[in-house]
Amino acid sequence: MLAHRLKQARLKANLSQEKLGKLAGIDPMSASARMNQYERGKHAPDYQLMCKVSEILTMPVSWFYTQDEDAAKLQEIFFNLSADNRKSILASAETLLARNTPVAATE
Amino acid sequence: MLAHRLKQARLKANLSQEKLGKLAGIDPMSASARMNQYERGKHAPDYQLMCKVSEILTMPVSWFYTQDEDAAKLQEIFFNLSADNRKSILASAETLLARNTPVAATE
DNA sequence: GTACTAAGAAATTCTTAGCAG
DNA sequence: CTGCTAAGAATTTCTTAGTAC
Repeated sequence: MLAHRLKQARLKANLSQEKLGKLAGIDPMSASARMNQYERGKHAPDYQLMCKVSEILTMPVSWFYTQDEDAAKLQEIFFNLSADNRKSILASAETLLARNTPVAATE
Repeated sequence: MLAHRLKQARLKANLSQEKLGKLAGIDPMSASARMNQYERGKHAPDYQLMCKVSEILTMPVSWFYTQDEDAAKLQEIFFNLSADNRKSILASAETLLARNTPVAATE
């Protein structure tokens, strides 16, 4: 998981490290230490916990594992679109891919 | 990490569990056991290893952590688009979002 | 209240040594 | 050759008990 994404999303939600940890189901006694270790990149949370965190912060869980900025942005937008708009974007992307860098086409 | 995505991408690349592990830099002696444990969901690989695996399988690393099928498909397509086409899709998505489920707009 | 950390306790993964198809 | 597994070794995370602002 990318520590800076966790921090970014937590701050956007206006939660303290401890509060977020508690909401995610961590033992209140260790919520502060653990969330801090994750956010500083000291330790890595398991996927199951990140799924809970992503629900609380209303982000797709994969967003926390995304390196490319544009790909991250697209995931966030896609997550917030209606079902119809999702289909629309997916269809557009598929069309572009079909015409994308034709290895040696034009013929 | 979602075990079934690892299996899917590995098979698509026509690699054995052991070969993929070796290519990812795992000690050849334990590559088979470890990759099998990951693919069966017995143990979880760390993010750094998954980054190497994603490079070998030419998929975005976040794809392995993506639950929603359509979101996974979009990530894969986006990964394979040219820079210009990426910008185009991102712009379309942003436009759709701006008009998406206006909480109480039309006014 | 919030962010953060050291260090031992506890839990996890990794390696070895295999078996089965 | 490939997929797979048990179990101890090795490594990691988690908890506790704090500090500093």
